[in-house]
Amino acid sequence: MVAESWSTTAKRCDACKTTPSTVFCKADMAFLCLPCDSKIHAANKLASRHARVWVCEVCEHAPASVTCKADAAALCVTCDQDIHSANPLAGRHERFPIVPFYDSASAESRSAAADHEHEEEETEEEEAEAESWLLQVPSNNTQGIEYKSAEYLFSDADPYVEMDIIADQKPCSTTNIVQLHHNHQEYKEDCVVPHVMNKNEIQLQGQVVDGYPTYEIDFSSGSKSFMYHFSTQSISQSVSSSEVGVVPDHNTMTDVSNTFVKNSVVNGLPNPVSSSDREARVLRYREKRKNRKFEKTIRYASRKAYAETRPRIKGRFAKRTENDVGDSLVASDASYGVVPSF
DNA sequence: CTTAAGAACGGACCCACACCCTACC
DNA sequence: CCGGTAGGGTGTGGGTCCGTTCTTA
Repeated sequence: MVAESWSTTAKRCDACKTTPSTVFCKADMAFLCLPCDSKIHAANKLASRHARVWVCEVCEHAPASVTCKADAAALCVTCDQDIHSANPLAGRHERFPIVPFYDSASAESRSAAADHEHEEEETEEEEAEAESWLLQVPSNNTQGIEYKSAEYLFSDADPYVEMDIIADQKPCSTTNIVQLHHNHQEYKEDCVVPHVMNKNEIQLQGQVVDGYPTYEIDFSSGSKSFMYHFSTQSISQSVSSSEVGVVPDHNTMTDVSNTFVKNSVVNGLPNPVSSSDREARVLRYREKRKNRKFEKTIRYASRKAYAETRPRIKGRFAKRTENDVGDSLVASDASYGVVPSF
């Protein structure tokens, strides 16, 4: 059931309307396939400066916000939360914020990109330019609006931006307010958060730690809170409640994450995501992961070196014998001063 | 078409110990 | 505030176990 919707549910390119989209252009607020992206963003210098990000490889309906190194996957906030909250182990996957690219997507891309490129005929430069200008005008379609909040939340404008999203329990049409605090400036925009927020308070804070931009998303719901912390160097996850190490339940984290981006605004109406949707997302993710190369991240090369030289019994580490101890000293000397390999 | 048995697959777990990180003096 | 020390926690890889999925009869 889920597998059937695998490719057919991928979001169509906003330009050609036929090919599944693979990139999202923030400036145009448009989902594009690789050929259209190449055409449109190579049309003129202005268009070539549009920052683009990959579309989430799981739901294929939202801009990716993080890259999971362990899974080699670009994921949107919603899928990231769903997948990496599935179990404590997944929660420890190292993830990095998506870095927008400005070159042609096909140049950036994964191997599959080339195939699509060959299929596409080169078109007139004027036509592409016209298409580009058309897309620069924010369309009235729901997608454009739908991800407007996501663009704010993950704006690459300034790592020092602090954003507080405060929502009460009233419907979107009343008093939900987004406040952006930046250098004493304050921006307010109505109706960004749908009413399904249910008194959750979301904070996105950016700061620089050790030279790396660092972001924190704080999902607080009543007595429970979920702190999501990541930087461009590394990522850590902490759950500041009694549920440490326990899969967050659907009502707390998943609802918040779904609300966070995907359901930000859909025609001004909430779009609640059921547990079946969450399950489907995870299944789709696992299916795609099968086709990827699993790359294990080694944080400490020295530990790896020791592990490889360590005696084993049926795959398990065993106590060293006296001879092994001697070898260990040699190995220790050899690896002296090894710097952790991040 | 349905069912059951076997095969294949994948993820979790275990082990020892050097190193990292924090608290303390 | 800085340096040294102690102690607990973490990460590392290969084999094995076991549950799930797939294949075949």
